[in-house]
Amino acid sequence: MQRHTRQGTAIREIVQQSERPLTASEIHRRAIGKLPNLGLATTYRHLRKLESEDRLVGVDYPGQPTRYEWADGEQKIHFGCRSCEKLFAVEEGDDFKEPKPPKLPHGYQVNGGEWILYGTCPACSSSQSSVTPSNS
Amino acid sequence: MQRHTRQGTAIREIVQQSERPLTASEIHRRAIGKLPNLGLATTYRHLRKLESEDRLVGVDYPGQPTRYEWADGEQKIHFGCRSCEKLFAVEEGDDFKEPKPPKLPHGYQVNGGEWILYGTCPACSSSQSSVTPSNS
DNA sequence: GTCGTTGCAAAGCGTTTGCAGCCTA
DNA sequence: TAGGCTGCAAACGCTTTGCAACGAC
Repeated sequence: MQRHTRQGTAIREIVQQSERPLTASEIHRRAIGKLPNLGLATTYRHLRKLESEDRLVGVDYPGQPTRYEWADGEQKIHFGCRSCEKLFAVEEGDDFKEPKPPKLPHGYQVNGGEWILYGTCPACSSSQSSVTPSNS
Repeated sequence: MQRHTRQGTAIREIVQQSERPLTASEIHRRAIGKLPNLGLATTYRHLRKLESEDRLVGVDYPGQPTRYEWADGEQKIHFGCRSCEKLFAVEEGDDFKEPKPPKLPHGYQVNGGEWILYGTCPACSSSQSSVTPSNS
């Protein structure tokens, strides 16, 4: 059975309302604003559950902790900024077309994929010098 | 100054000669065949140095340790098998075309990217039932 | 002989798990 | 009231770092 708790609601809302994918500890830090005693383990437990229900997807930026974003059914391309280290989700329609999966050698059955691009985000490329990595 | 050591040579050769991307501990295990006292930390130090020199690239399969492969200048697409958990590098020309980077919203400067596909590899899809994950 | 490199052990970091108490349904 | 959920602390796996000994040049 599935129970409703304030903790689960808070974590879900934070991910749903976030403007970009967040790490578990970023989510935890934001949730603590509402629920000061919330444990980090509880945050992980909810993220794992939501992910297993396909309501959430984890995005891996190499060398950094997993970021989580709400799964709204739309495939996204992710962009990692090498200056401020933030990860952005770029939605289709903004200004690009999604690639089609390539045809692989015989025997490989594809049922998913992820594309991550690296570079400099608008904020960091406008301010020439690199921005000190910060999370929020 | 850069010194020539047996450890560095062994690690470099193992990655160069591998048929697929390997984790640090797989590389270490293979290297121990030649140099029984080789430390895992030394393996990591060499991998990091080779990566910083762009002679090696790290590939991240979500939820698993980083795999390393030799950077032969050719862009590759990676394929992660969800059954045996191995990671394969598929080279262009085998049977697919590489996608072009999409046009992103104004301000995003792209200088790299990675594409990982998930599914079932030939070995696992021929043997219907899933294969117990094993490393070598 | 110099100083980059090594092996070992310990520390660091993100994530998971064990457990007793709590609280939702 | 039953049993899923919580917070805490300990454990875990991968990776990095401190340090004294080693060995390439």
